[in-house]
Amino acid sequence: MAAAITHGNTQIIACDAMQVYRHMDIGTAKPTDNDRSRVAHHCLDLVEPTERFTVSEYQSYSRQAVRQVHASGARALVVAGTGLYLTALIDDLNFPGEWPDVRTELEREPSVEVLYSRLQELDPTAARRIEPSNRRRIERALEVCIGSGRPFSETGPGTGAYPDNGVVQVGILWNRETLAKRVEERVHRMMDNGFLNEVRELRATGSLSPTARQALGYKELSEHLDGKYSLAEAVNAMITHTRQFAVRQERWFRRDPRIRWIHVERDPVAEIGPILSEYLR
RNA sequence: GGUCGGGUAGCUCAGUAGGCAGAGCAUGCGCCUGAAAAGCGCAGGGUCACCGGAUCGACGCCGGUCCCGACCA
Repeated sequence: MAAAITHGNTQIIACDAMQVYRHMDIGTAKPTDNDRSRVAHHCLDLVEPTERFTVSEYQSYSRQAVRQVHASGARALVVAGTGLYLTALIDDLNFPGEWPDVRTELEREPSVEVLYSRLQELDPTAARRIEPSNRRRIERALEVCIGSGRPFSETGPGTGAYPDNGVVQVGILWNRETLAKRVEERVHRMMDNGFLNEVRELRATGSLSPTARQALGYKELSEHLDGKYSLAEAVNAMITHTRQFAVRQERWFRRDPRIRWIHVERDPVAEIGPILSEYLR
């Protein structure tokens, strides 16, 4: 927000797998109406929490948003968020398609070993890149091999390719101790702002999509409402899981050599501002 | 004061007819093409409460001390 305001003529593209869901506001720390009236935001509130939404949809929504911003003569500032979604937006990630019937059949197979040896036959290259215990990725690779009749590994270079794309990428890094403290404070703030109530209302409107259901905090508080554990336990779990996620985000982005890192000590706005100005000149 | 149970990794706990210890979680690191706030892998970490004894050898056996819990008085 501060960067967008300082620079002027800048619009924000949210790159966040959970902020795309309407009514999930407090727990996703979604920009408020006030924020949005000060700086135009895109890619927020795209679907109902009960609807299925994937990277692929995000790719088309976000690319269109960027085109729109550029067409209006403004600068697009993408704020991430979700590593895979950012890759889908700024790099050439092409999704090979979906074959639900094949998927269903694969899900029926009880043994990962069987699935893995099948992948070794159909696509040895993909098999080498995927760990034999990672059922999720094995299933998807097989789905594509069987469905398309072509090896999954021929889809493209994947998320590990970092071509020049003209995007200026800036990463914000906190030391772990401060990060942990900020996560904890943020979780408590969300609770004070009525997070539990938001989850209650969400549950009342219907069953959430598989993705929305797993959102940090929503999951833990929902389990608390099911009586699985106390509120204090749910909040503690939320803190731990959020901290782990923040570190996982850091690890995802750390690999990208195109990112310029800013180590923040205390005041993000004051410390990031000047450096950003230099990069965005 | 007595009896019984317990004191093992940061946390919760396994364990060994005596041969220098393990799991889950946490932590660190890595992977990642349609669930990605998801999914998966690897690693570090312990004078086994303390002191003494018998034994080639003790976390394990014997004696004592200290702490925690339950019950009894």
